[in-house]
Amino acid sequence: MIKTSDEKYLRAIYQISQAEQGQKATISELAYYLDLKPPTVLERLKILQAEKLITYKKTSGIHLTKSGQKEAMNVVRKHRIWETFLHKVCKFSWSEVHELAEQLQNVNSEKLIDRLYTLSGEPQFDPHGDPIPSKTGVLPSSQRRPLLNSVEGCKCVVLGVNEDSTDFLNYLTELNIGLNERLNVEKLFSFDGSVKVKYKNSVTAVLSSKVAEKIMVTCIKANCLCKV
Amino acid sequence: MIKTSDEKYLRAIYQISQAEQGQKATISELAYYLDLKPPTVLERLKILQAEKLITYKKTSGIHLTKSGQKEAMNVVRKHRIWETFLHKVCKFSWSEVHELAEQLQNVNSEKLIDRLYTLSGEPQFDPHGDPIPSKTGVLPSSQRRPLLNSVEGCKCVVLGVNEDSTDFLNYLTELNIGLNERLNVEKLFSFDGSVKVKYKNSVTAVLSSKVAEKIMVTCIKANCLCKV
DNA sequence: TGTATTTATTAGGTGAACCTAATTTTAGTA
DNA sequence: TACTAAAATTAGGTTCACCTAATAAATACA
Ligand SMILES: [Mn+2]
Ligand SMILES: [Mn+2]
Ligand SMILES: [Mn+2]
Ligand SMILES: [Mn+2]
Repeated sequence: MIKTSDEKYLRAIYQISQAEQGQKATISELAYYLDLKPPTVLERLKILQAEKLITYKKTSGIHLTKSGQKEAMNVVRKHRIWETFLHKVCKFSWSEVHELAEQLQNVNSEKLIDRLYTLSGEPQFDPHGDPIPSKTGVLPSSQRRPLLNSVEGCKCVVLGVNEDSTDFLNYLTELNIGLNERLNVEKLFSFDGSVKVKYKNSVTAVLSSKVAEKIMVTCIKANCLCKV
Repeated sequence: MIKTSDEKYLRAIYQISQAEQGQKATISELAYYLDLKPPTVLERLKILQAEKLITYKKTSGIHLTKSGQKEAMNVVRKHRIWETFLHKVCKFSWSEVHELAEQLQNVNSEKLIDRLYTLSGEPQFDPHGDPIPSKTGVLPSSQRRPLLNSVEGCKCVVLGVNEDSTDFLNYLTELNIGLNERLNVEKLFSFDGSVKVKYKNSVTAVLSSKVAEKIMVTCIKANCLCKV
């Protein structure tokens, strides 16, 4: 039986592996992500390994096994469905849902998750644009890239964000940028990578590269020259 | 700051004190209720006492302080609102909601509770007929007594149950007895206290005293002779 | 290639929440 | 009242999830 706190680790490992496509997840990253110290994490990894949920070698890093992957997708599913429910049904803002979902995601009832999903209208993406896995762990796919990779003149639409911290999301909300917002990339400042965008017809904002990196978009025009 | 597990204790103490009006709550009862051993409970009571949430002396038993009472009512509120939400909005049966609510009640967000309550239609009573405290800890009152105290010929209506175990509730569901069911008390068997009732026009059932004791009703006719 | 820095690992705790077994206190009853 | 049964308490664990400090290994880079 998977414990609540196994789930925290598995989701964290999944998120980290996702974030840095292909590269290996390390103990210190995991410790940082979970707000724990490396020895604590190492200790726990040994247990997860004994439970055959992950493999770990200092050389190759941390990897989810088949069953670890399955469990991870399940927690991700729960987390994203809670976020969706909180946003769509309970009318919480997209910056409030993550923290609450962290508390709620470890409740154990598949039936409950199913009902919440139905009540939310069964969307494919959560309030941050992240894909909601199916029960079998399959993710709906969507073509997306960081706003940072745009070329000048590109017209794109916001599909999601790569971070769900309250601060970051509140910042975007302040700027009036949300999911499905159309952005015109007016100028790229190569010296610091910041990006000037225009949206809602007349509003403009200069976004730092740190921010532009975390806003995921897709080009509207075909044959756009942006890097994918 | 009140911890999750403080809340478990406070709710348990509240429930026990309620159940046995006036009588003192003891360590062994609490241990039994929480499925713990007496030394564990004693140890914890000392902490709760240091936090000024309860008073405890072996002579006078366990009592909630003012602030303990306040916290207890708050957990009770959370628990009952979750039960109500699960039943009314998520369509869980009254026998399923208690266990789930136990997991959910320790999520910390007053705002969430408020929204759930709104979504549920702000009823005064939960799916077991238990009163939902207001934010200030005030309980809506209702006149009720155990079915067991009926006199023969009494017509009464079910307002609630005194136990929320799955088994008990499933048993009632099996008999087709739910909240607001009208019961005609046809016969009392004094040798074992069981009660024969007729309802839904033609259905009859003989309920053991143990069951009749836990079904809370109110008489329909004025001047009924039933004990209150 | 050698040294400095970062990362991982080991060793040895702590505190919380539980437990059992033994003892003492209290309460119920012959 | 004296004895017995039940309840409370004390003493002394165990396990779990965390920690710090010290050491070893890996990596970066001059
Ligand atoms: Mn999230
Ligand atoms: Mn999300
Ligand atoms: Mn309940
Ligand atoms: Mn209830």
